[in-house]
Amino acid sequence: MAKRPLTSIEPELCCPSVSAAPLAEDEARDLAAAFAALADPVRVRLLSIIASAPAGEVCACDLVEPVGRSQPTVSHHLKVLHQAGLVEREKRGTWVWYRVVPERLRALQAALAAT
Amino acid sequence: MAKRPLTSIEPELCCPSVSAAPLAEDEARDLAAAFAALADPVRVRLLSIIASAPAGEVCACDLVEPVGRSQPTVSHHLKVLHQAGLVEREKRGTWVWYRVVPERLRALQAALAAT
DNA sequence: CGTATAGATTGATGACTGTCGATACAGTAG
DNA sequence: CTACTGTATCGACAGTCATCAATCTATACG
Repeated sequence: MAKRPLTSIEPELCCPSVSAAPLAEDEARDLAAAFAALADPVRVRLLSIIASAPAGEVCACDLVEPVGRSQPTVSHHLKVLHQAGLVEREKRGTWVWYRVVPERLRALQAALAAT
Repeated sequence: MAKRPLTSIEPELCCPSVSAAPLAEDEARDLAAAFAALADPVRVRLLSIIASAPAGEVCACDLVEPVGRSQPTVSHHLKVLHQAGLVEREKRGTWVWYRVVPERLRALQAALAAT
């Protein structure tokens, strides 16, 4: 792995923003993929339910009923959120628990920084 | 139009966040629609080019070549961004100029607020 | 008027996506 | 081991979307 100086020469290295400079093609692709994970109402609600849970995590079994979709559909959406890095899963016994990944949300927030 | 008290009883009335409380179905739908506008690499690049323009606005004629798509395709994507409220258009003579809508970006940023 | 150019719209097409029923795959309980 | 339950995967279907060529509209200029 090549070492990188990480000087202030590249100010937006850590978190690209739409307004700092025109995004490169691959940066735009990555960002679009992340936003695509949020482009479905069911996934937004799932993320919202998980993010607002007092315990910081929610059992998958408690996510089916609130969104009014079948269990396979909810499982599919959770997979999309997970692959986008927005939530992490932990299997404990029979159940699977989901937590949000705050850093990932903050990265997307930073990308939307306006001027 | 019904008058609303706007007391602090409804803390997230102005800008719903995914982590404040589970989002209602229509809130989630609106948010998902906004993010869907950002779910395409071409649109992310277009927004980025417009947002980072020194003059604050960009002629549509200068948006076709950078993203490497046909003129109708670029026009289509600009329409999507416009309908999502992310950019505004102004026709001046033959040309059309696009600007970002910072408040809209900030609203989406707020929605991603983690805890 | 006629011509040229910028931009939007239309129509077609191939690819992707949300949904669900059926099924497979863990774990747990007996 | 068997039965049961929570979760993920599979297969199919319908709806949506990105893309381009062709066309249309509007403005500018002789």
